[in-house]
Amino acid sequence: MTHENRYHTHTCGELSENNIGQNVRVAGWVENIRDHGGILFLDIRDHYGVVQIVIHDDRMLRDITRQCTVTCAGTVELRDESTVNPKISTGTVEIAASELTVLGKCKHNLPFDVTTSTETKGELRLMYRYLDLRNPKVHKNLVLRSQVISFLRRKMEDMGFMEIQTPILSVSSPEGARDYLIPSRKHHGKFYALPQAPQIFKQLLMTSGFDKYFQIAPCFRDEDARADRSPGEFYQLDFEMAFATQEDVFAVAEEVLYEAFSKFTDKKVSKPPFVRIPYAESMLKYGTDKPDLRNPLEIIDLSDLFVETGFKPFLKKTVRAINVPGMASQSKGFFEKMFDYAISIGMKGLGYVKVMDDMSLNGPIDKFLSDEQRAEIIRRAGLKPGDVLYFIGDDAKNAPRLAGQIRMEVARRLGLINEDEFKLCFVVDFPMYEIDEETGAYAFTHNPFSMPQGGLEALNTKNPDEILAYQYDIVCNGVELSSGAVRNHDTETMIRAFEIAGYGEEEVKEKFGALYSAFQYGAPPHAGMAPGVDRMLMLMTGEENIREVIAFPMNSSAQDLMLGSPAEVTEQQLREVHIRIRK
RNA sequence: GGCUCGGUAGUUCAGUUGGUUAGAACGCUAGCCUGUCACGCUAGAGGUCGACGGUUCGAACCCGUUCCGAGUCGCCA
Repeated sequence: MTHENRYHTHTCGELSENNIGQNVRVAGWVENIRDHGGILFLDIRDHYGVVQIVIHDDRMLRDITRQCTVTCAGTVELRDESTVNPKISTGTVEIAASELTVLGKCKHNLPFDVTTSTETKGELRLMYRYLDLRNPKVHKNLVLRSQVISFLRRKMEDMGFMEIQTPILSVSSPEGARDYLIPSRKHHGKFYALPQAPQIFKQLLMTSGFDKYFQIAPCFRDEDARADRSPGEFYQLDFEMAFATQEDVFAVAEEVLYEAFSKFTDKKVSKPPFVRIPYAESMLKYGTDKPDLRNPLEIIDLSDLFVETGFKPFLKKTVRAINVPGMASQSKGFFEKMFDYAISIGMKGLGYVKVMDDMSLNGPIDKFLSDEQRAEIIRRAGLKPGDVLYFIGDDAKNAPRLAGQIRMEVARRLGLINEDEFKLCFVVDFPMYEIDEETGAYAFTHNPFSMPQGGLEALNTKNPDEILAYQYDIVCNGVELSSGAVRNHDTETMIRAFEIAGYGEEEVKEKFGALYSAFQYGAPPHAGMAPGVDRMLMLMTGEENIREVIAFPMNSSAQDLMLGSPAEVTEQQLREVHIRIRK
């Protein structure tokens, strides 16, 4: 497969015992030099692998430094059994060098050691990302990325989807994340915006009769980064289907994701159909809308038992509890560490009771419980001797979240989470509206284009906070891979849905004109989702930071440290786009 | 924007209650070494302790301000 030329006849990774006796030439980077005096070894690495070069004349080493590029000619020889290196694929052979030439010199003082670059400060790695990417592990992540994207594309095509490119220079949308804006030269004072997602375009494509659309789509959002959220830009496997239901979308997601995770990892993957968990149930049982189902612990609600209580912190609060089976035997230090964690996430304390052999309860909370409460708690939590029940009391907004964090922390500390599997689920039935804390008005919880369950009738008859949407997320091991929805394709329902959120008909026409207009000319019911490609790769590689699966990521302040973006531009450029910078 | 943690040699880190000349490992330079693969051995170079100000006889260490980084909350329909 190697194109033979003056630099190489073989790649470093492909040499094996089949090449013994052949005169070959390889090219690559000098990864390591081991000089024993009289005999020297070089490790040469290219994209495909690494091979050992043996040299007996140290004059050949002139100008050779680590990380310079070389071409090396020599004879492939079998290694003595005692000198085989099982760690590398070419470990049974080596090249006895007859000629060694530097192709690209390398300064002696590298900013960091390439072979251990992943342990270097992120800032420095990003500044010299081209060096960091030489690290085999980092390199491998990008190879996997390429393979996964290729697989996703083929798989979607096999399932009858077609890829269509949608514009990158688009228009600012009033809802959702902050937009990246691009000033227009020809239109004074006007701006393009980079798409947060191809949402509107894909819905218009459905209206145009393209039955199944997909795109490995770049998305741009000017929001702050997280370990699992790339600042600025990221990629989604965006897809949409016409005349389709929620279950049709799920079937596609299940097939693609199950196959992708199975093909590219050795871990156990949830078999379709993935569990469907209603949003309300997820918030109660797992304390989050992105549950990690590898964690066997579940949260229960005990609020009704603390409507009247002598324990002031729980009085009339939302009280959640987690039964941790068999935890009573843990050391005092363990409980203290859990307490410290609780404080670190903003809790005032962390109450618990241990279940004794006679089923009496022992712990700080116990003395505030009546016999009836005790019996009811034992029943609801299914307590057995040796169990520990943690209590989390806070306001209705924070209690579920805090309980969710305690649930994960205690499971991590006890090693209850099986790292060798991918547990996927759909979280369904998201509420359509929530009350905005600042304004007190109803606002869309998620996506204003989702179809409310029950349609127009529900909008007209139900209390807005009781209305659910055909809105769903797909979650893997506690990571939100994607959200999606059955879209609202009916203009009458759309107007009413926006009306509840405080938008007039004219406003909808103005802000979502194309969609509103298109839906007046025969729109198909349609639905879709858009799993995040970067997050998928993060899960597959087991990386804890999304940058590890992106070739040239920005830092957490959305800067490219290597090229120096964002950057100032010339006065001339600014004038052309009619912008003046206020000093 | 809030909170938490961090910034000491090229890199990763240690640095006692504030006390002599700020250390280690890796890397680098020089020398030795014929089978290593994290080679080994000897020697050497390499530091504005993020910056500024303060307290003190004396500050890497204490205090204040500020810059930078990571994580997190807000935010991400």
